[in-house]
Amino acid sequence: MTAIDAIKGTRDILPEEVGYWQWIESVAREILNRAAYQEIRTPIFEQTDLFARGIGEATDVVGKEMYTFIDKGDRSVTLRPEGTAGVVRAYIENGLHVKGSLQRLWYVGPMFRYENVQAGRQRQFHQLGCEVLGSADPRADVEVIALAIDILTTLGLKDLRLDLNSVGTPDDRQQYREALVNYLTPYKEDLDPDSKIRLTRNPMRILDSKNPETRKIVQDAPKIWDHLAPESRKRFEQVQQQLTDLGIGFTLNPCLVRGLDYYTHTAFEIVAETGLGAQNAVGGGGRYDGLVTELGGPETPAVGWAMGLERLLLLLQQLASAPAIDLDFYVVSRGGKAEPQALQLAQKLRKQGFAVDLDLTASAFGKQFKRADRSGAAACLILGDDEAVNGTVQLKWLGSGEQESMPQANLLEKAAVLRDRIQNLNSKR
RNA sequence: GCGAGCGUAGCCAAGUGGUUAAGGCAGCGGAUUGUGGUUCCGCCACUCGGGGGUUCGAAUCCCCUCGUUCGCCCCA
Repeated sequence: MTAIDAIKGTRDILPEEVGYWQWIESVAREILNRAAYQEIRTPIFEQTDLFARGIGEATDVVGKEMYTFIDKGDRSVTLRPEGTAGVVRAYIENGLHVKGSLQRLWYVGPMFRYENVQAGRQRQFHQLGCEVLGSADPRADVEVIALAIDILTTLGLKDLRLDLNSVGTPDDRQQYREALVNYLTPYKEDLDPDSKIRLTRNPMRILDSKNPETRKIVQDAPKIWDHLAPESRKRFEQVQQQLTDLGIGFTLNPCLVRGLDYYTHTAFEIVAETGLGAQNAVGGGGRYDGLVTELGGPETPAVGWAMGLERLLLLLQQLASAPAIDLDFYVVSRGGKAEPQALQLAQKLRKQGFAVDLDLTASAFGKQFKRADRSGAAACLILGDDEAVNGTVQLKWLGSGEQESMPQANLLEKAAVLRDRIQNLNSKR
């Protein structure tokens, strides 16, 4: 039989790595819960139309990156390429807008895009995201950004840059688009091929081109800031002021254009200065006041972001080793009477909150000790048939080699003392 | 979708046309049948991602294919 491999662009998260994931999730959960955000879990696949409408037919995500298939009921379904559309669908469908004037939500889970794989990019990847639905207040934009920064700094990440821009209202953009096209048209022949096409399709995308020639031209292009209506401009200034008041540094980046159609006003991206490859954005988001109506809901201003967890992980792995659970006891046993007792003892200790590994091999004691040693446990519990008959157990501290015999019942009664001693040992490590 | 590099054991690898495919780590067994960390010994690839071809002979050369890595596009 030939072995079957995981699908291209997917990978296993193995036990040695899973500690990072649990760490990221627990930090995010705590910070978001503390800010009164509630977790929401939506389906991993949805009607294809949801994404086509929500994200925009013209975008690459919809146009060429969706995992779409026809199910047995002849429905076109798509594995979600991002989280916001599903959250907004759930918000409308479940009438969350009438349950409270404002919803603060967060989510974490796998997303799917049919793309070619490279550093920090897979076909199944994971995003953590949060959304505030029902507030147009600039403070919502700032709150959301501040929480993203909190999560990242709590995880110990440094050298991150917050890029900030405003893409205004659809009207603002309309005006700006004209100005931009007017500026770029004379340079048409000097633009890279992709940007040439964008000139008619989606001129703002030319702003974030990586092509050096194009960048040079773009440098002197008109800035959207000069085409924002007074209201939009005021809003943008408020966001900047409030970020500053919170001590959050940012870089104004007039070329930051989000890929998805529904964004309005605030757009931001959190970029890793070092440590990632070409795909260096760890998170991005912004305001999307138009999306809820686009998906058939009532007019609802909203703002949110998403972070790519694989990218976060790449950065974390360069900084720190994965947090692991310290093992308290390794139980060694041999003999017909002792082996079942060892299992019982292990279970009793686990119920008292100890982390206990039970050696299942029944091999020579010497071998079991070798494994006990490697397990990193603070202490080893030894049960042979002598102990089994007497109802005793040997407790051996693996660091010092100190060993004592005691009735099994005593061991359980001394739980508090043992816990202190183990904690003491672990803190010295 | 496009471009380039790379696929030898669970991991890291040597080998670049000629008899049995180095070595290290990990694992397993033994020296040590109830006491670990050291040491020593043994075992662990009929086969080099897969398929086809060239050749007396292929891990090694050629073609295709799959995977992987990095990049383009785009995005988290």
